[in-house]
Amino acid sequence: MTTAPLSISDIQQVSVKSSSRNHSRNYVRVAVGVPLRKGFDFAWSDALGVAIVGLRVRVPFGRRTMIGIVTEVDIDTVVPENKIKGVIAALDAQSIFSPALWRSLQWASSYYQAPMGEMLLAALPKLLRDGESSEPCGEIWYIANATGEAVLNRAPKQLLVYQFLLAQESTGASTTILDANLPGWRAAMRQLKDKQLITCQQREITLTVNQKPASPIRLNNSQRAAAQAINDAKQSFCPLLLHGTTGSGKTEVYFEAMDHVLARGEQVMLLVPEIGLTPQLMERVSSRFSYPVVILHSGLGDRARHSAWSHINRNSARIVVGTRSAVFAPFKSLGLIVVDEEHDASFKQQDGVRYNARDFATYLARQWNVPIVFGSATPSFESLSNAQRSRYQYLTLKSRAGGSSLPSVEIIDMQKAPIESGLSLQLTDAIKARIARGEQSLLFLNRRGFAPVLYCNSCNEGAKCHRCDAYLTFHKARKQLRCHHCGYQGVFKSVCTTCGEDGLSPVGEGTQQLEQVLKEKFPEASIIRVDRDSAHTESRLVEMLDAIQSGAVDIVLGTQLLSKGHDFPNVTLVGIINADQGLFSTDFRGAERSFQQLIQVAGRAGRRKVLGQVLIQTWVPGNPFFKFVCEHDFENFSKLQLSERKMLRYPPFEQAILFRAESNYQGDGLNFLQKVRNWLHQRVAGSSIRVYDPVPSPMERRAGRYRAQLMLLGADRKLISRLINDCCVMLEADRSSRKVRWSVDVDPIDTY
DNA sequence: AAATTCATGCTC
DNA sequence: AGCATGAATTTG
Repeated sequence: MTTAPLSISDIQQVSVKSSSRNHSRNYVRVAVGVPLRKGFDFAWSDALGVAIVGLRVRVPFGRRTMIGIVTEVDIDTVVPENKIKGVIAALDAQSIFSPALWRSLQWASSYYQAPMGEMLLAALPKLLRDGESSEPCGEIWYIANATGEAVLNRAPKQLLVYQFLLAQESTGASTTILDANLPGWRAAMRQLKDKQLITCQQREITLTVNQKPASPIRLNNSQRAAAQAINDAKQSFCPLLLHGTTGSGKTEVYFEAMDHVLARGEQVMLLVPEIGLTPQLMERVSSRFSYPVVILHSGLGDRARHSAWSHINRNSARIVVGTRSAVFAPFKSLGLIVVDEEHDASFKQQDGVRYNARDFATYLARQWNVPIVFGSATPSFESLSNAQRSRYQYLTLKSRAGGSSLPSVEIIDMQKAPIESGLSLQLTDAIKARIARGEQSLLFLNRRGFAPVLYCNSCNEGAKCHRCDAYLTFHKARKQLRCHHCGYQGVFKSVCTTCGEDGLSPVGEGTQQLEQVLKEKFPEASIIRVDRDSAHTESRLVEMLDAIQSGAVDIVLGTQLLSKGHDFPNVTLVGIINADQGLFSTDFRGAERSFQQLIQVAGRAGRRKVLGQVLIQTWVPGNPFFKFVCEHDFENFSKLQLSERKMLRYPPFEQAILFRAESNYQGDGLNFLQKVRNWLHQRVAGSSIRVYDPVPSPMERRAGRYRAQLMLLGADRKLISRLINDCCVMLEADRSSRKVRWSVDVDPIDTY
C-alpha cells in the first residue's frame, strides 16, 4: 500500500479562519507529555504557518515550556481568554505521524488508558520528543585539501589521517569510515582542522545495500503453502498465525513473503522479541535482501535511533527489524508486518505506557490494510483462540526444515535418580557420551548466581533482602550477596549477619555452582556459562554465541538468555536442570509459560542431521504437564488449558484488567484498591463483570515498597473500557489517591 | 531561625 | 510529571 485508506475525518485538517465564530483568534488543542487526560488549548498565530493535526509544537506550560502535539485545530475554546497562551513555535511543517499511525495511537491511548500526550510522545524517539528536527541530521565527512603534506613531517599521527583522506580524494571519509579504519583519529583531525588542511561537509547518511543477495533457500511444500497464503492476502488486512515447530523454517516463510512486498516497492516491519534480536537474524536479513535494512532496539543510542527513524520516514529504509517500540516507526508505505515469536512476553511494555506491541501491530495492520503474520512454535492462547474462531488464518509447518526430526524428550525422576550436586547420573552420562562424540550439550537452569539462598544453621533462616520479600542470591565468585529484584549488592561475610555464627550453607543451585560442578566432573571439557552476569554486554554475548557456534565449546550452560531464537547447529543434547520452577506459579498463565519455555529450549537440540535428545529433571514426574512436553503435544496441551480457562472465564475468553498500587506503607495500597473495588463493584452489579478483592502482590515488598493488585474480568470489552476510563477519571480527581502510585494494566501478562 | 521534608495545587 | 507554594518538622 502506498497510502493507508483514509476517512475524511482523518485527513489532516487545514485550519481555516471561520467568519462565523466570534473569536478573533485561532485555537488549537495540544496534548503534552503529562499524565493528564485533558488537552490544553493554545492560541495559534498565522505567523506559525498552517495549523495541522499531528504537528509538534513548543508551548508555554506552567513555568516552563514543553513539547506537545497538536490534536485538534480550529477549535472553540471554553478557557477564558486571559488564561490562554500562544503556541511558541511549530516544529514541523507536516504531521509527524502518518494517518494510520495517528489512528492507531488514538486507539491505543483509549484502549490502554494512557493519556494522549504520553502515548503520542512515547511513540517518538527521544530527540524528536525533545524538539529536534525530524530531518535526518546527516554525518560529517572530511575531505583533505591537496596542499599540506609537507607541513606534517613532524606529526606522524596527523600525517596518517591526512594521507588516508588524500587517498579518498574528493569523496573524503565519514565519521563511521574513520572509526572503522583509524582508531583514535579524532584528536589528530582536530589539529588538522586547525591547520586548515581539511574541509568538512555535512552529508546525508545513505544506507548501504547488499548488492549480491543470497539466493533464497528452496522451500518445502508446507513452507511454500504458507508463503502463498500470505501473498494471497496482499493489499488487505489479514492476520495469519504461522504455527511452526522449532526449526521448521518460519523465517524462510517470512522472507519469501517479504520478497513480494519489497518488490512492489513497499516497506516491511519485522518485530522480534527483546533478546531475539540477535546479530544472527540481522545477518540473515541483510544477506538475503538487496534492500536497505535498519534495526531498532533498546540498546540503540539517541543519535542512531533518530537516524533510523528518519530513514524509515523518508522511505529509504525498506526493511525494519525491531523490538517492541519499533511498532511506532514512521512507515511511509507499509506492506507487511511480521511478529516473530508472537507469544513472547517482551512485546508487552511493563512500565510507563503499558501497551502490547503485538496487539498494537494488529491494529496498525488494519489501518494500513495490510497482512500481519504471527509466527511461533508455541502460539499464545490469545492467538490460538483467534485462529480457532477463524479470526486469524491458521497456517502450520509440521516438519522440520532440512529433514531433521524433533528431538526425543525424556523425563528424569529426581525422586529416584542418583543425584550429585543437582545433576542426575543419567544426565551426567548423557553429557559424557556427547563429549566423547564431539557434540555439544546445552544445560538450562533459569537461576543465575551460585545459590538462590544462603542458609544460617543457627538462626534457621536464609539471608533476606532488607527491601524485598526475597532471599539474597549468593554470588560466590564476587563474594557477594545480591538481590535479583531490587539490585541490592552486599559483601558476603563468612559469618551470619544476624547471629554471628559461621554455620552458613548455600541452598539450591544457580548457574555458577553448576558451572563449578561441571568443571569438576568434566575437567577436560570446555565449558561456557551464559547468563546476565557473564554476558553483561551485548558484544560479550555475541562473542559467546560465536564460540558456541564454532563448535569450540563442549558444554553450554545458561539461563533463558539462551532459549530464544538462537540456532546452535552442534547441540545434540539439551538438559533442563529444574523444570519445576514455573509450574507452580500463582499466575494462571504459569503452565502456558512453562510449556513455551521448555519447547523453546528443547528446540535447540538436534537442528541438523543428528537426532537430538532432551532430558528433563523434575521432582514431579507424574504431573500430566510432562506427558505433553515429551510428546511435543502442544495441541492437546493447549486444548486442555483452554478448556480450563474457558471454565474459569479467564483470558482469552474474557478480558482481564489489573489495577496495581504501590506505597511506602503496608496497607495503603490495599486500602486504596479496596476503595477502587467498592467503586467498581457498585457499577458492575447486575452485569457479568467480575471484580475480585484486592490482594497483596505475590512478592508484596519490592525495593522497599509494598505492592498490591486488583483484578477485573469480563467479556464485554466496550463496557469494561468505559468503566475503567470512568474509574481513572474519578481516581485522578480524587486527591486521596495520590498517596499511592497506581496504574491500570489492560490485558496484563504478568501478575507480580 | 534556618534547612528540609511533606502535602497540595496547577499547568491552556 | 514537574514545579511552586506554604506548612510542618527537624536541627544547629
